[in-house]
Amino acid sequence: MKTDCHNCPLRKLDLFDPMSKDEVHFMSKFKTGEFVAQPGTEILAEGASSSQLYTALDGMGLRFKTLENGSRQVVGFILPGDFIGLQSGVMGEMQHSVEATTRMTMCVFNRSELWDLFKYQPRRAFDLTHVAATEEYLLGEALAAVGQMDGYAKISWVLNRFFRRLTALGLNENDQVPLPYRQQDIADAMGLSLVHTNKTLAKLREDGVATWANDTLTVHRPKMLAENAFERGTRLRTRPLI
Amino acid sequence: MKTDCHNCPLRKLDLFDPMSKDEVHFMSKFKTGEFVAQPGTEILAEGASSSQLYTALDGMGLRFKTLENGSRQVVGFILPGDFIGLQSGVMGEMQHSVEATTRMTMCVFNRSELWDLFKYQPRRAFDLTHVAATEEYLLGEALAAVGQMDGYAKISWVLNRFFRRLTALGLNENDQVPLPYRQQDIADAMGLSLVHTNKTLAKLREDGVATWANDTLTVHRPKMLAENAFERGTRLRTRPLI
DNA sequence: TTCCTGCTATGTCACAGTTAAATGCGGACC
DNA sequence: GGTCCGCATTTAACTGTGACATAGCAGGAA
Repeated sequence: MKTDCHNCPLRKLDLFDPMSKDEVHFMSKFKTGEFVAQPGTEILAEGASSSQLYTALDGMGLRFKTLENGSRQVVGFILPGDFIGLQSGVMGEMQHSVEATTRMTMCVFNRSELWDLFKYQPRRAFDLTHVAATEEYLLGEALAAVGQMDGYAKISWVLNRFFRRLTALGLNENDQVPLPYRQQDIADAMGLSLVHTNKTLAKLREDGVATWANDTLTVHRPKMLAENAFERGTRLRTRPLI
Repeated sequence: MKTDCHNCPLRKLDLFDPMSKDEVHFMSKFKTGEFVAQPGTEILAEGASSSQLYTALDGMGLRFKTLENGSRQVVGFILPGDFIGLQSGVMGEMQHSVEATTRMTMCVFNRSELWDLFKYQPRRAFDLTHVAATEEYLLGEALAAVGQMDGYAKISWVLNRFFRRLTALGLNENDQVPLPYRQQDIADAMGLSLVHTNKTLAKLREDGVATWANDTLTVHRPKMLAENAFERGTRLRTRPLI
């Protein structure tokens, strides 16, 4: 049951830049298939080279690095529309692992055809560079949060980030968004211990700012959450969809 | 005193991927000038759009973000060969500020000609995406260090990272490399306080692993420093020069 | 129905790291 | 030569966070 690029549900969202007919046509040829990954599936492995690149169509996942001391740093959360495997595509080797958290459906592209994209579709190549720069920006934001905030601000920051991203994906119903991750995932993203993350989430709940339970994040006070996280403005920037 | 691309001193280094005659020729046309920045100069500002992009030819600088609470997160250290302003070039707006730490000489490119590079030089466009992916990788590494290491490992990690990068740039003389940054810069990169950074540097000196004084980093025990930082392998990957 | 596993929740204590303040030193400027 | 500034260093007091232990709950498997 392949999702036709011409009928891609993500393209309808304001979050993603519009695509020309020519670009859509090229992408429908560039796309070689769909891949459905079950929860826990390792989609890409750190240090490995992959012949496939992906766009997440549905479902959620994680990007993480494993340190030599065994600890895990989550370097990103994959949501619909995210591109997966760029590092393998241009550097030849993934610098982080990717794992499905829920059942995920992904559009599949062959790495061997990436060069054709650069040769024949400079606008798409430019968009790919834009996606890479966006990833860099998101990592910079995360580094700033992890490096300069205390636990309460960190948890506020990550929940606020999820809330905004999931809202922009049209997944917000009455200030509730799906959040199927574990507390350990958030802890490993923010550089906190599991216990401290749990206690901080309890504090946010007790303060009436946000509640995370049963794979659902409910934000009672969006402005307060954003302020706790030292977030300027509310607007997420649009970005290209690959 | 313009540096001719055909005689670029950086191109001689093994750290950078070779360039074809056609690529060098294109770059010498793409380059519009040289810019010399004095220490303290703000080269690019967070939130601003710039009409220029740069490659650092000589000298060192910083990339940083400022949080609403006034704290500063250093998100990168600029060394010769680093590309500056990619986010402005593809996203339209810088997500971090760039400041010169020493006197810096930079090759200047016009952002308006970036599109030509994508249209007429797909190999260079591919290299630019590679550079973006490399920045993403470096930020992921930094996030892992800041998020998962204690103070001693963090300082070891950043000094080891400098030692390797500066050695690859041919700046290592008897296990000594120039390091003209302040302790506050390192503290803001690793998410530590200035006092704790100072104490940790003292501990490394006392352990006979590394000494940083008079803008010079001396690594007495490179393997020990790398082990403290949980760094696998010794080899830095080559990358394209823009 | 029972047992096991994974995840969430809570309490207590120790300490790595922060904050505030003071001192020393070297270089630039008058 | 004296003064001022920026940076490095040190000390003391404090606290946010980690480590450890324990308990509860829900869902899946036997």
